[in-house]
Amino acid sequence: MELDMKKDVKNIITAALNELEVPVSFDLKSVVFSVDYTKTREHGDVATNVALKLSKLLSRSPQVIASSLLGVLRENSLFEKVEIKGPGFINFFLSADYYHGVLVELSKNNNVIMPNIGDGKKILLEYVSANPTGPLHVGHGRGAAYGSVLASLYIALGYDVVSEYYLNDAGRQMDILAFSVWFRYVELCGVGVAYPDKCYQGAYIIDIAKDLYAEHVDALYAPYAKNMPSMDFALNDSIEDEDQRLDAGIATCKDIASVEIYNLISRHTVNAIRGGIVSDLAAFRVEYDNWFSEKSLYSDGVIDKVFNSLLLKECLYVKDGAYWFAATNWGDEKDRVFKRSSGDYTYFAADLAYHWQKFQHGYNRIIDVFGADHHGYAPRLRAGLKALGLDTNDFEILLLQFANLFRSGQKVSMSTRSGEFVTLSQLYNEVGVDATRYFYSTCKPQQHMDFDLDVAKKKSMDNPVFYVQYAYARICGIFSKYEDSGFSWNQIVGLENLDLLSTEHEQKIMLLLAKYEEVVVASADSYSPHLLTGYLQELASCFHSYYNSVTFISNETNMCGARLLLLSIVSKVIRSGLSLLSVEYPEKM
RNA sequence: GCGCUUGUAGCUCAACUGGAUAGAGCAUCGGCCUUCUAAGCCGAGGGUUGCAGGUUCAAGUCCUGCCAAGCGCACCA
Repeated sequence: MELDMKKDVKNIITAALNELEVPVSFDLKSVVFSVDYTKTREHGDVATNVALKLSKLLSRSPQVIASSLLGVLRENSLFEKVEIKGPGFINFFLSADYYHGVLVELSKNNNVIMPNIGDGKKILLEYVSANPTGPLHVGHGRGAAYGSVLASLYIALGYDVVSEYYLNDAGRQMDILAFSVWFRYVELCGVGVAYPDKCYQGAYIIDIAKDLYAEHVDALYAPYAKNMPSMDFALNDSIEDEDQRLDAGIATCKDIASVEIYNLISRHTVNAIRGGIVSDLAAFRVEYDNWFSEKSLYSDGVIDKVFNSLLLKECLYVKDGAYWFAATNWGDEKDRVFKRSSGDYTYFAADLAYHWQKFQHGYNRIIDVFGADHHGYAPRLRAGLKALGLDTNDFEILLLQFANLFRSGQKVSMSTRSGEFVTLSQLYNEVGVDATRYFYSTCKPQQHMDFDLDVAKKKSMDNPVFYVQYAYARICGIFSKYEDSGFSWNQIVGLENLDLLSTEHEQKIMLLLAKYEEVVVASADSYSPHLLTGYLQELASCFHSYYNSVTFISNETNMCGARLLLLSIVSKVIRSGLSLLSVEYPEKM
């Protein structure tokens, strides 16, 4: 069964609208109105604005319209009370039977069973996809947490989800990376060098070079050592432009050391960094189904295929010796180079080919999670896909704003090239995986967020994950205490005494439990995991208040049974929510 | 200069996508452990939702114009 209180009420209202006297030409089905949860219990459990929306259309006052609906609505046994309040809202108080039905439903299984909305529809979800030029840093962590939670949500709702990481293992950055490692390696072989500014500065480059040295000693240097007494060529002052100087250095390196050795170093480097990324993500509870190599797009001829296809469709033109894609014809603001005058494809070409390839596998929805720094890239990608004749309606590009890291009130830089960054693994090793994941998830994706390391490390209530986990642990504690007292927990007594649940806390908890499935669905539909964290905090808060207001374990068998049943469901829902976030739910804290 | 995102309590963030009295946590102040976990509870203070207009029964939310922050505007990736 799908628990959706708002939908239930909305259906009843829609049926009730037939009671209104309206002109024949008037189409009641076209009326847009909402059913919302109220902010205070005074306004009932849910309220609708239908009378307000109809007011102008029927030129009748909202009060009059609401009054004419009231009779039918009150007849429905779902409601204990229906009232008109304020400017014309209709407020609904749901009956105890409704809530008891929710509890019965949720008590049926050991875990919360989500409605099967996806029904096996296939989703391809790509996220993080950071360049393999260094370890993941704190900026990537947000994408990792966000994407992996989205994946969990969709899986829980019955979708067939494939998670994918696009590995940019081709192009100039890879050359610079290999060159950097080669430099450090030669350094280990005893050649004094001045390390180029434009090379990757991080200490991890030295570590990779050390691995190489441990494996090969100086075998990757000795063959050409006598031809190259100094590394100064790479700092050749006669070339003014830094990038040109770097490219000249790389070319010289390939020339002197041989392409074979260069490729060996390059392969080793990418493997080492990818391995680090994989294990960092795994420890952060992020797993992928696919690691898609950009290089494979070249070797498999996918880019050539897309190039030819665009050529055939006359979407490309030649200017200054390069092939340009006429992106402006498809909604982008500029035309884009597809194939350089040098004959090399651009990054865009590879990425378009990558996405074209995604569309060949029959996914019902294709989702990309982009960092906000790539937002300008979305229009050209869409343009390219449209030009290729693909339907982009089910292609979603989600933008995730940056997370700024603060330490001691100072913003911490996050440039991979400079080597000055806090890695994701450092972060979760300091703060904890649970707290890090949860903290990322509390913020809506388009919000620029500040992540204060000092605050997070305190493991205080600044990070509400403990608050939610504590609620769970407390409930577990109650049950173990109950068992220790010689009782044996059985939900039948509770199910027979649901009428005894009547306090304000109990009422509010039942309402929250009834909302849970809707919250999960809304989190997935609107790509907003923060709705789930917000919900869990509210539920935990309500439980903690409840906990302080009554004693659960008592000799009043019936009351005790009813309350423990309620708690068992609360803990079931918290466990479900935390596991969707891939956050642990310890039974003791 | 143009585009995207954001601006809400001292700080970090919500506000169910236009609803009724804008909510949490942290920080500050005052209470609550002889009883199931005090990582908790109860209470207090704290707001012209960046500014100015507009749209309507109703605006933090929508439209316009300013102001401020982040990001983007390559034959880089």
